[in-house]
Amino acid sequence: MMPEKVTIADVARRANVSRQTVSNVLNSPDLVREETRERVRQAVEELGYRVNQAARRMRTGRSRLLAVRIEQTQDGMNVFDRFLHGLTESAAKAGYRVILYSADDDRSEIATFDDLLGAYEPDAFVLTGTHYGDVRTSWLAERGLAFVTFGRPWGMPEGGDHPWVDVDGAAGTAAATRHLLDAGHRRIGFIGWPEGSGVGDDRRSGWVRALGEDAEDSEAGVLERRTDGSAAEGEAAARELIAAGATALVCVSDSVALGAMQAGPVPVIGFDDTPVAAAIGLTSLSQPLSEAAVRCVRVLTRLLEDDSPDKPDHVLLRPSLVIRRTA
Amino acid sequence: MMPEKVTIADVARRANVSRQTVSNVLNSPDLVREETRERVRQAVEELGYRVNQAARRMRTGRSRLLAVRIEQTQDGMNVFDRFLHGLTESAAKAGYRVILYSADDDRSEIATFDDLLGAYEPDAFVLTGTHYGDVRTSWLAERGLAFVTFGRPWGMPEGGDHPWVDVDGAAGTAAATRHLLDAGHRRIGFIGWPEGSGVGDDRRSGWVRALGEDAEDSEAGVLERRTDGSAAEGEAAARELIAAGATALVCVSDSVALGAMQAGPVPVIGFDDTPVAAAIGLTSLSQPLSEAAVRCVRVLTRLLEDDSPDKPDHVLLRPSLVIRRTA
DNA sequence: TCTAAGGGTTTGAACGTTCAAATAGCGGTA
DNA sequence: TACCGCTATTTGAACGTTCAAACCCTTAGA
Repeated sequence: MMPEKVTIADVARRANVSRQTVSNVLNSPDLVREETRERVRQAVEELGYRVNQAARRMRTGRSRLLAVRIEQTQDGMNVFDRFLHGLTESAAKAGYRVILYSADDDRSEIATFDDLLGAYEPDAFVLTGTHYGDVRTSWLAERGLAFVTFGRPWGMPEGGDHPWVDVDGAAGTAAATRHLLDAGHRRIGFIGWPEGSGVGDDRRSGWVRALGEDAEDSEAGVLERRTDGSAAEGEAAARELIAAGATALVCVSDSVALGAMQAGPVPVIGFDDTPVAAAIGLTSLSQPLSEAAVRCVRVLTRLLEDDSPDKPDHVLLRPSLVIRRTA
Repeated sequence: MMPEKVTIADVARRANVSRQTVSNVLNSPDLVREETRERVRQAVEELGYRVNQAARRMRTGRSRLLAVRIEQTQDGMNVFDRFLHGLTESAAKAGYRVILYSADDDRSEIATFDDLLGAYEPDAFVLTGTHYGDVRTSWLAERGLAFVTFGRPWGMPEGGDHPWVDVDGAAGTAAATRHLLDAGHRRIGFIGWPEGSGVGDDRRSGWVRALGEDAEDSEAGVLERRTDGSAAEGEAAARELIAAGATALVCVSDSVALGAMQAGPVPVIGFDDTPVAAAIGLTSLSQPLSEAAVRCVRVLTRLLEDDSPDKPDHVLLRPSLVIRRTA
């Protein structure tokens, strides 16, 4: 049986009304008399009618598509695919679909924005991996396009204010550090990323803050190493810190933490709760990714469907500590 | 600066030709005289024209979208996200975009097919995770819809023949087994999945085959355990096999292999080369996922653009052994 | 000279939807 | 009776593209 195309005209004929009335039942039900509405609904049901998004888009300029960049996985220890899964699901619930694109850097991503807008007119973009001097957000904002970032706008000047959803990295590392303090540790090291990474600096700040709470140890600054994020550098950094007297380590990522674990039997806490952490029993901070995805969609629907708010939405979620073997 | 909409009519005006000629330059360049073609191309360039896919789709019924289901990640030790990344890239090269959906089981996936076809009319579907009695493929085939599966049609009856791309699991485990034989092992165990999983049985068969090549050991069948795929059962199975005299283990997945590693210091080889394997130094079989993605797209473009072949394409790729610490 | 053929280009219509404006029906008021 | 105002519904047009058919021009053959 070939898939028969059911159009709004077919439904109209069946329900003995005009095309427009059917359209109204679907889009502005309150314009239609109760009885008619029911009749139309039944016809829709019986014929299995589904709105043709291409035709709708032609008329309204709305595609019901959200464009998302699929991230390059280097070591696979990232968090993006779980976020994407959540996004697909919550978008679907709100009547949107996710369309993917890939790009190597900001510039080529912007070129892709242009491409996509010409060809598919996504209603909004979801950006991940925000960073200092992010030109993507300004490009979109200048053109008045709808978007939300999963990640704060790090170091944005005045006016660079846009909707975002993020996870409070500092709260996470602070919780991790307190967990170690509670276990009696007093010399807790931190292995981070190079300065200038918004996410990395944020995570570091939680460790600093938590140590500050504890009066006994204020020489914190020295028990710290920066790495490129690889397990190899993580291990080297961990050895140095242990030699310097650290009895426990908080790490900026699971990848680094994995390296640190090789340095010796000190408690280690990672960040992101990747599958690797689960597999090797690494205590880690878990980002509420489904929740983040839900919030991203909510921010966007508010932007697209309700009258746009005068202040952009900002959502900051807290990660949770998943305690395993290593701490 | 607001994004100006450039239509085919704008280009036509600029190049002093009709709409249709512009359309021909884009779609059937050989119909247009060299000189005119060049003039049109320049106008396209200058105005930054991009075809409006919604309008095109209205007329032709072609959306240039490929629909893919985003897989539920249980333990995150899967292979799908890398495949998806490759698919997004090679689809883009061929002028297609990937649209995502999610579904909990075959039935709800079929309902989603219907939904998507009504609303977005994807030109084709890419299915993953084929299995015995897969009703999705027959649903699509009955309706004459274009699709390719990443995974063979396990145990399909006559007529159930469709295009597919897959990785030769048996060749992989055979290579792994030979690698262990070459290292001098004679009692090589296999930890698998329950019987009836197409993929699992295939991977097992490679181990059987490779052992058969070696005349010395034909009591192979006993050095074998089936598990639910968890690391916990993997560890238990490994202990039993080691107790039974196995000196090396081939595993159906990295997850199981991870468990097996905990059972003792015998060589272990996993399957899929997940980030976890890389992180813990597990020797594993790597699927050529980008290549698989490229081939999926190629199969589909042939199906959609060239006159459809009378025989469906079948592509079987070989995994490669990534040797690390554990074997 | 007339007709045929064919390459290159243009014209009108159509895809399925929704916007904007028009129309019908009906009760109430002047 | 005539008119107004309101609600419920219908009609025509338009979104941007491509298909199908028509048209124009040149060249070739009868």
